[in-house]
Amino acid sequence: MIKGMAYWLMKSEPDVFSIEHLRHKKVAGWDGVRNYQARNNLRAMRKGDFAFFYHSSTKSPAIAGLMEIVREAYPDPTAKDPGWDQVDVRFVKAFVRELSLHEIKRISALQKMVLLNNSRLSVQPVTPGEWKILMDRLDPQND
DNA sequence: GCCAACGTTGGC
DNA sequence: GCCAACGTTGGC
Repeated sequence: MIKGMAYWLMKSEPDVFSIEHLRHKKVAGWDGVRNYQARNNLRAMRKGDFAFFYHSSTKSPAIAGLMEIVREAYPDPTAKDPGWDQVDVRFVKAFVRELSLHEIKRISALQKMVLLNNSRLSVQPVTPGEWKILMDRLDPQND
């Protein structure tokens, strides 16, 4: 892990925009965020940071993929009012086996994850320790 | 589809 | 500045 790098988790309903959509687009603007806390997290992202792509509001919500921040916050063109930003993300991979919310809840070292304690926040930080535990499960060959 | 949790709005 | 009403998110 590179020192100073930050890690994130970003939610999207797969019916609207999924990891497979991102695979095909390769790079996409992460638009539509209309929550101040989520927006502030977007603004804290730096080029080169990594983020999990989380599928929300589905039968089995889960971490589905990995992406990289390739452009830092800039105005969201889909926002009617000023003050809302987006970042650009690049597809890195879709995990062969997703890690479901149900499984995450059963990992004792992850009980403090924002995901488990502020379930409505759509853009959230992941600590380096949490990131490693998750990556070890999601991508055991790599890393 | 339901509803708990949370965020926002607006009257006072 | 409080808080009731309302809207949204997201797990189930």
